[in-house]
Amino acid sequence: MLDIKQIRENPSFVEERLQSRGSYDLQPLLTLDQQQRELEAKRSHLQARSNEIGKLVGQKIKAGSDPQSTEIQSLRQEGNDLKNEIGELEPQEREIKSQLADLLLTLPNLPSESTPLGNSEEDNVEVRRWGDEYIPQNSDILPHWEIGEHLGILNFERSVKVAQSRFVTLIGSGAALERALIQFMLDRQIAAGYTEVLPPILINTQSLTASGQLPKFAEESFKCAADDLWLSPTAEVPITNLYREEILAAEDLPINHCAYTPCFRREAGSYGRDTRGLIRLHQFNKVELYKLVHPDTSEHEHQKLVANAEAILQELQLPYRVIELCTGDLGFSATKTYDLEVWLPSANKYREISSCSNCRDFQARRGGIRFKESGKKGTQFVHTLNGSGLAVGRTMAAILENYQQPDKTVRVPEALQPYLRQEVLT
RNA sequence: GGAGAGGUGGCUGAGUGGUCGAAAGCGGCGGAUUGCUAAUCCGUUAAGGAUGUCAACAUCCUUCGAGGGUUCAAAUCCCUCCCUCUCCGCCA
Repeated sequence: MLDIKQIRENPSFVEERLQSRGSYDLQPLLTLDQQQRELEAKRSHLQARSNEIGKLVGQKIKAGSDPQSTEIQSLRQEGNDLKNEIGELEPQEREIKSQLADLLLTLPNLPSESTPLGNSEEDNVEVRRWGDEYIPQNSDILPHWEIGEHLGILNFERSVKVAQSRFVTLIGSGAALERALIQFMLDRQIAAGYTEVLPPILINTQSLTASGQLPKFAEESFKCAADDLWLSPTAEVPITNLYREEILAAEDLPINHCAYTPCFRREAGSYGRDTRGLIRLHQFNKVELYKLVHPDTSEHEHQKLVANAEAILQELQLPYRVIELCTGDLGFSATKTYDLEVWLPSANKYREISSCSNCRDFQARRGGIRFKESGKKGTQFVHTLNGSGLAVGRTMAAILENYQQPDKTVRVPEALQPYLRQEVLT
């Protein structure tokens, strides 16, 4: 959520930054804000007098005045009149406030000053590459779903019976490989200073609103109809909300968490895309990195988080590149985002495997996550950062392709061998 | 699902109609003191919003789970809802 004060005081700046992501008109919001403050001034003035009367009556009665005296009676009358007046203003004010809040919740975050301008993913900027991608000759590399099915470790067809399309069942070494990847990623990130959490993955509406998935993107998440609960689309949601409405001590920052969780996405509107394989499923596993930091350090912590995610790809020896998203391609809550894209030889393409964002105070403001510096007055909002470290299914896809051998076996990356106790998948 | 208890400031926890934004303790901050490694004493310390020639500040409003009601006046009384805890039942 953006700061209404910032919008009020600097509307042209905010609008200009928002225009870089799409089309936004702040005027309705400014009008409502103006009305709201006028109403509030009026109401609180009446309220002050009403409070005064309340005290006065109490004092007089305590001092021995007759409650039935005309003096007291007329004060009571005035109190009643004020109550009626206030009673008329209150609903108006409440209505405007809720309209204001609704509008504010639909505005995305402002892109950072350093985010490249652009309209779509075409305008994203490549920052760096790592590793040597293998350019396939004569389509000799099988796509990961084919090699996976050949090895008997992935099954899509039967998963349709159990659930729907876009689900997978991992079998034998496939299941073991998934677990090995999760354990490997967690071990590395814990060593890098992140504290593991294993949060609930059924999430209430308030939590999804705080992290920015709601109200705008309701159709992206699965909802449990009988309850106010949704299936978590990413661990970013529960982790953010672990600290909702809290005032943290500045000394406790930064808070670094990693989490393995299953993630659930409806993938509405992507019906034709990535229909095969592990790339776009309704349910997938992810190890998430998450930081709550002091605003002064968020830029630096963002770079560290990206490096922590990259370290996994490097240790797995998977070629990748780092892309900085342009303003038009930025997610709703993000102010600056780096995507890590892993090389998928069968597709002859890089595919997103991690997305690392700095949300600054956007989520913190929605969720009321503040911190206090001891000795200083007041509180500030923390900055929140998140990134995948990594998407596990896509990592498996990358391994099945990049480590594929001509005899249709797949080598196990060295870093995983201690976890799998297997050198080759056959 | 049945029965009961409860939701108060950073934390613990008092407070059943008026000067209560709220005792006390802990913690934090500032200071004093003491040679015994930390203790003692004093002071101070909620958040959000509006307004003011808003930086330090001042004034006002809101907030004791949420919403409504009674009253001149509600943390306190009434109603509805939500949540937490304990016991029983069921169950991984």
